[in-house]
Amino acid sequence: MATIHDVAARAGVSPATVSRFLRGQRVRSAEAVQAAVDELGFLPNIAAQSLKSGRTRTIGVVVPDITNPYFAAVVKGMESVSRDHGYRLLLANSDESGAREADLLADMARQVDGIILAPATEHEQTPLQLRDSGIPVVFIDRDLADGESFDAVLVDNRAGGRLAAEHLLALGHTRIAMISGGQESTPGRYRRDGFLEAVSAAGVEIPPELDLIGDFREERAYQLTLSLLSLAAPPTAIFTANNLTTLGALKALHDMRVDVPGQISLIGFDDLDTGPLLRPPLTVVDRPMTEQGVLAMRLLLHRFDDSQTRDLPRRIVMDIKIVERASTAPPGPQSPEPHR
Amino acid sequence: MATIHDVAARAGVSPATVSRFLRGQRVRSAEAVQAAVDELGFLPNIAAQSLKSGRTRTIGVVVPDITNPYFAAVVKGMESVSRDHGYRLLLANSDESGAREADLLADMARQVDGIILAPATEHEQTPLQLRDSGIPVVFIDRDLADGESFDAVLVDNRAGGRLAAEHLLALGHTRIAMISGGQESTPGRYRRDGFLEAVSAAGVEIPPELDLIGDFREERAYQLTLSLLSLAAPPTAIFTANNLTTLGALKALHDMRVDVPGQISLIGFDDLDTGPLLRPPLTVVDRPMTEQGVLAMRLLLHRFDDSQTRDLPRRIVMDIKIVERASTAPPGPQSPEPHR
DNA sequence: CACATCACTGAAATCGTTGTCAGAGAATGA
DNA sequence: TCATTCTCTGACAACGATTTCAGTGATGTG
Repeated sequence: MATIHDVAARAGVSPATVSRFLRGQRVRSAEAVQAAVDELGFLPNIAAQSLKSGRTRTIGVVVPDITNPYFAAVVKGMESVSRDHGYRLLLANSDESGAREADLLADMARQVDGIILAPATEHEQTPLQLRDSGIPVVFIDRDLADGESFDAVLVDNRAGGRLAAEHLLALGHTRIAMISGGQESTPGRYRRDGFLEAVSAAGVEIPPELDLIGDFREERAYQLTLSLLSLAAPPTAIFTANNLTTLGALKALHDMRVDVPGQISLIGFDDLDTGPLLRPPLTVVDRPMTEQGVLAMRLLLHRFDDSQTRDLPRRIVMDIKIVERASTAPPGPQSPEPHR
Repeated sequence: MATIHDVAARAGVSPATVSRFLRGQRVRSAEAVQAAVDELGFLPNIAAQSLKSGRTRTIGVVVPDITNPYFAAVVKGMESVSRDHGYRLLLANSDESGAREADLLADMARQVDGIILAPATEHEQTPLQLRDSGIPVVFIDRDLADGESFDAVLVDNRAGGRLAAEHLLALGHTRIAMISGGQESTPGRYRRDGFLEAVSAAGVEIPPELDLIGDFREERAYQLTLSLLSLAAPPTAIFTANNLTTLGALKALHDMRVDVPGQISLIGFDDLDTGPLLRPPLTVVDRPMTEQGVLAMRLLLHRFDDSQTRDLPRRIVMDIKIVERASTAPPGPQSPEPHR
């Protein structure tokens, strides 16, 4: 509760001198001031500092869901670099809702120096307003439809979708299902686009009943997988658009006692900590996680002090690769029995 | 960038009137003010509000590691409640380091209204100082050695340890290993205490080479499990102290091609999203996660407005239970071959 | 010795908001 | 009609820090 005035009084100097001492300037009464600070346990009032300086040393982070291991890892990466630079993290979940996200951003606008955002949909208006009002915004994982003018750390989702498709095609699958994420987000759309591209390039056709649109969540993927199994002619392979979707699909396959990959192969997008320990060990399209957070935070911090590059957006696209484990195999002789 | 003065000027009233309007008081020029607010896109400067009011409407949350699914779920629960009450979340990871935690708390002290903390060790001083300086602190998951005077949301870790031990004993195991967490934290200590209590109550002895102290992290658990397997007489069952530890142990068992539960049974503490999908599906001691976060946040918010109960600490101890899946079984005839 | 230079200092203004206070009109009652 | 309430108003002073500005005294130079 001690203020800079209390410290000044105790040290017998003016508040201005204490302030100067605290920010490292040379001061005649250094020892006395230091002593007063220690004795009173003085800590500066951040609100007052922010008000005066116009900088909060706080970064706003908005992700769809912190319990998604991908975003947890990303946030961890961000925090490790932000702390080293004296910045704090204000965290919020958008729950994949554009409306909630808009609220969050509006709320953050006046209390953070910059924002890192995984936009819920690719048609958000708020980031544009934010940038217009002078708050740097960096996208992570997801982009706006016309986001090329923003800083961003992304992966080539289209290539990821292609990779998954080519892997399954190479194994000999032709009846392949995909459970996509929401098509209003760039990863949802591009992963599907890449997948469909590669498949049709190979002359394979995906009928509508195998081209399912989910929402990146486990529950919906579970239901959609069930619907796939109830088909007269179920697929011999499934590609799921993210880690949660993969889990939902795998749970449904387990519950229905489908042998993976004997009856159906499964390839997911995004690895899991437990990926190698699952039944079966998962084949996935993998990408850096923590490192994406690190890079996004660096990008943002650059914006703060680097006035040269102020105008050119920096867009980092990270490498993506396939981790082959045991959930994919050539299509087996016995296709799964349809359930009603 | 618009301030309350700009709004006032545009609406032809004084800043005081705008302020009153914004906080819901009746004002003659309501429509004009509202119009000015809309046209200028006015958002209040939080720093100025905090400075004046002394309240930041921000909650500090310090957890050891947000990538631990348990803490991710807890934080999610907290956020859902805090947002409904207009509070924001400042998040930081202590990385299980008491020193780092102290830094974080000192930094937060002047910029949050309250703190929710999973203390890295049970001997922290900082929470006491914080409370003395008037900042409410709620513990989650972990406690201080003498923390009875703090609000807290906990589980009965001792009972959890006992439950695990009794489960293994009932299956007929007598050569049981435990991989504990750090003994400087209450969960680390109590889970082990409960385990040892139950085991010795059954007349079974745990030799030192089976009573291993880890650090709640995956890597260390992996190493300790390997050391267990290299014993002349390896255990027939292992109890691991948290989710990460369980993963480490399971990875080691897989890598060494040990059949679970054929050769060694494994029971963990804390469930995982992927628990049912693992090889084998994990038997675990389970407890509420998101709900603990919800309750902790409610406790903290109570402290803010509920002046009656200001003095009585509220301590919530949540139920804990065993989820039996397939990673535990009676000890088999073939004990694992020792590795060098 | 006079004067310029230097290193440091405190008073005061400021950031944007809220709360206090005295006062201005309008509404009520006698 | 006048007095009394009542509701709403703007001026102004905070909140706690930083920064500018005009010193002040000590040191260096001719």
